[in-house]
Amino acid sequence: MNLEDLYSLLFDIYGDLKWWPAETKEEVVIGAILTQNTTWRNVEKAIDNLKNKGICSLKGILFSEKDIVKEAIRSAGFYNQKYTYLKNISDAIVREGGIEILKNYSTDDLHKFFSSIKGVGKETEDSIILYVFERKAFVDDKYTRRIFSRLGITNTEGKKLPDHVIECAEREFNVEQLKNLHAMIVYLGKDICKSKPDCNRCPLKNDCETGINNLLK
DNA sequence: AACCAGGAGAGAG
DNA sequence: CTCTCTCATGGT
Repeated sequence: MNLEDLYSLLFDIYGDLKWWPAETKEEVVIGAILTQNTTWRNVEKAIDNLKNKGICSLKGILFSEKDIVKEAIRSAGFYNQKYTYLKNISDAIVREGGIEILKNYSTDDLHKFFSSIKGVGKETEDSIILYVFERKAFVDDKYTRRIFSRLGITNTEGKKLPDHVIECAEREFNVEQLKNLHAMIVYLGKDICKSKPDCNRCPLKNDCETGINNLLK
């Protein structure tokens, strides 16, 4: 089995999940910050609060009272930090001319731009580049590491994936596949791969235990 | 009632 | 460069 086989295996289970769930690109940016180490359920409440106040946008974040925004995003946890992070990224994007202007940037320049913002780490950066700007990026999150490790693809649970794995994925898949791959991995992670493996409930069943060899060669 | 969630940054070694 | 700690709410 290789990466493509893993993709079709997951696709048979989940299909096209149509990620990232959001009404606008700015909402994706906001959600990407809010979901840091937080369940999407709690992020949804925060985004609904922002929408109800009519401030679920970069300028909405920038030009609203601090306490109003903090109260709205409280359910997503770490709200003091995340408020600062949201202001940082909103300010940076708006000052650059907005998302439409950034679409003209090369993928490398987008990486440089976002990685320089305090509050935007590797995963958030890649998520935004993939889902907002629709450029190739492999999102290496906790679920990916756990599942790849459990499948025998890597033995790096808790650590970031090796560069050659990420390069392989970005070479073999197009943007739409990379979008759905990350979505499916998150779904699989939510379904079964919590703290302990439960291969009876896992949709991958035996493929998980037997491991995947010669994945990258 | 401990444990963890679609992380990131600061600080220490 | 790689650990470790902190940030904080809400569901199981």
